[in-house]
Amino acid sequence: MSEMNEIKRPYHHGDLKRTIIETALQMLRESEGWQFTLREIARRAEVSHAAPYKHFPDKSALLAELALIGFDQLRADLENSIAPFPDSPIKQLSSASRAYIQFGETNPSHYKLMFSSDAGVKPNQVHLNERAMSTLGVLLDILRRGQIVGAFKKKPVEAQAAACWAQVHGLTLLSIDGLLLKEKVGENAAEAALRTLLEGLQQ
Amino acid sequence: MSEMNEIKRPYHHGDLKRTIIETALQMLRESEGWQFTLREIARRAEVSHAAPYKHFPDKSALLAELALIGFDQLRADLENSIAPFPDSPIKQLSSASRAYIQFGETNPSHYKLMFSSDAGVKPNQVHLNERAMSTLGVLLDILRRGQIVGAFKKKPVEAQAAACWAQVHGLTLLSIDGLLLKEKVGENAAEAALRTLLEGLQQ
DNA sequence: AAAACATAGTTGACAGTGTAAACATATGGC
DNA sequence: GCCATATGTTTACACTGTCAACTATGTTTT
Repeated sequence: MSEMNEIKRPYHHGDLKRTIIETALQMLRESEGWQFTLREIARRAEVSHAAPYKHFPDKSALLAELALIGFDQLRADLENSIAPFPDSPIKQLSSASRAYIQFGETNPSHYKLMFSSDAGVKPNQVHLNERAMSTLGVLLDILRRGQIVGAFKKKPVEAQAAACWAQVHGLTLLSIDGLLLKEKVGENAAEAALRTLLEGLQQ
Repeated sequence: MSEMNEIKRPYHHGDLKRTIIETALQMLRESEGWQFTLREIARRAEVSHAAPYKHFPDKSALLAELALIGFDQLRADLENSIAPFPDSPIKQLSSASRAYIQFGETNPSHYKLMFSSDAGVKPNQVHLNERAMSTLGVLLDILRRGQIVGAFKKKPVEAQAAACWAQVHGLTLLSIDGLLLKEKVGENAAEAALRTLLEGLQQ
């Protein structure tokens, strides 16, 4: 009688790993930080609380995977943002900066997680950093071509990249933490800050 | 017999609150993040596991207090760093920047905690932000006097402050997370990045 | 000084967590 | 068809934050 109403889920979920990741991403969006529990994820996936351990050795492994996904998304966002301006490194730089900050503001927990080697994420930090570094690649390209075209000062691009990255990283985090208040820092602080940096880069 | 060897600690610890804070600061130094447990703190203080609750309503309250202490220390460091250069805003700015980054590198977990509104710290966020903001005051003073003396461009100081803060905040965190690698970003990336920003500020 | 109260400790309990081990079921290659 | 393997489940453990009930000490009031 009753078993007619019940949808008989098969013993095997079929795509648990993806489901776990998507659920985790969802929970990252829902609340601040990454205090979500593996057991809650399992509950939402309607699976026993230990099932996730067949796909991730421990919670920090899942967090690391989420971080990697974040870096991939961020790089994609950056590349999309610069595509419309193939001939203007300056426009590319400011467009990418805006896209970067927006990514952080749209996915605050995720962004913070990406840079949290502590708070639970320790494994394959090297690998993770490599992927993070590839984000830097987008920036380096812009600066290199900017120097060739004569838009930027001819100084070591790596140093310029560090300056740019630090600037957007800092702005993003300050914004996420609600520290760029109008009263304290003026209207549109991020834009103004980026302009200031740009003036230091341009020749 | 045996009680002769035992030092009879009084029932009341006498200074538990301070001890808790100091132990927590110690544990913040010892390991990454703030996953230390209240119970471990109680153990080290040789006190029962619930005793800390007589001084802090919950763990996040303790974390908030630690964050406040961090901001006080940071501001003190900054003020000390600029004292030797009363007549050179430019020297002040670069000295303060160095001091700021050094604070973060010396106390990585503590620094990250200060900016972690998530991860457990939610209460009196307003109050916390106010204290954070007062750090910004040091920066604003430097920039204001720099403009008067003619060292910096005459633009809204708030925007300049945002640029500077974002820059050092970003550099500090990138450095803490080990992302300012020589191979990727050149020798002494932080110094170079600061110079770049300074060139955008100077007239 | 005695009594009453407030403060700062202790003990014991609870629900919830991450994680491990032992067991169960489905699936794909022989 | 059969078995190894991958993927689930159950059970169990040590530990956590937090609460409630209790107790010792210090302080204030009478």
